[in-house]
Amino acid sequence: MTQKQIAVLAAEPCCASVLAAPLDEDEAVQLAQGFAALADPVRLRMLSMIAASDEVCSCDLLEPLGKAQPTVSHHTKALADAGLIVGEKRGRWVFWRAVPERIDALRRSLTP
Amino acid sequence: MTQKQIAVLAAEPCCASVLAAPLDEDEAVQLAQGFAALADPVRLRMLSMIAASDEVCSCDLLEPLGKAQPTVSHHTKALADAGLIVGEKRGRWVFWRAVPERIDALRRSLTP
DNA sequence: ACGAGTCATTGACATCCATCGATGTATCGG
DNA sequence: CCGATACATCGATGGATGTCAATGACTCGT
Repeated sequence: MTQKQIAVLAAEPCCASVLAAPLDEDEAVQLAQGFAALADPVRLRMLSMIAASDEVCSCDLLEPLGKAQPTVSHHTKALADAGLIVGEKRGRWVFWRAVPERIDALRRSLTP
Repeated sequence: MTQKQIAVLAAEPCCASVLAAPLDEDEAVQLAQGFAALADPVRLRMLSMIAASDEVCSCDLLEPLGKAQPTVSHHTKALADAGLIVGEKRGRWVFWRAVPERIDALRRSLTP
């Protein structure tokens, strides 16, 4: 996990809620970055595939998504920067795993 | 509620889930549009203020957000197009209310 | 050491988007 | 009516973003 990702997680420890109290500026920026990562159909399908399996290799995302390799790499980076997935390089491959805690933090922010 | 908003709701009746099954293209596009509406700090703070009260007038959003009137109008339209808020015009004012069902649909799409 | 496979980065391009001034539309009070 | 208020729309502008070809970096068989 990159320093950037750790910073994001640390800045949003647990419980910023959109629906409960008036959100302050910083909380809004943090949450908006998280939702921005979900605001693309390609990334949503990516996250969907990764979360459905334990581990998914980047090479297994190309064909189902129908996108070029740099595009897939760009989107995995976006999801990783948002802390929603983490990648582990083993040999030639990078295996991606979902980060349920981070996904759950966004989900809880929409909880009444 | 506009025809466009009704169409969105109808196209996503209840249970598209990001984490359960591999998302198909159409579901991904619908969900991405919803999350895109949340992917802006100004709109998140807007939704936060509107959800915290029963009704909020557009004029009461200008000063707390520190944005010009056309900008606020632009964002309320974005949230309304996404079905997250609905507006009712009474006299000179437009009163906005949150749409919990629509917000909840997005929240549930992130539920394991 | 060489070639093939996997992924990241760069650069370029088109598109989308947030923002705001100017203007238009509607409503109310006087 | 007329001026003021609330909101929407238009047009312009600067910045962010999705996409991919080309290239680079790294790993593994042979």
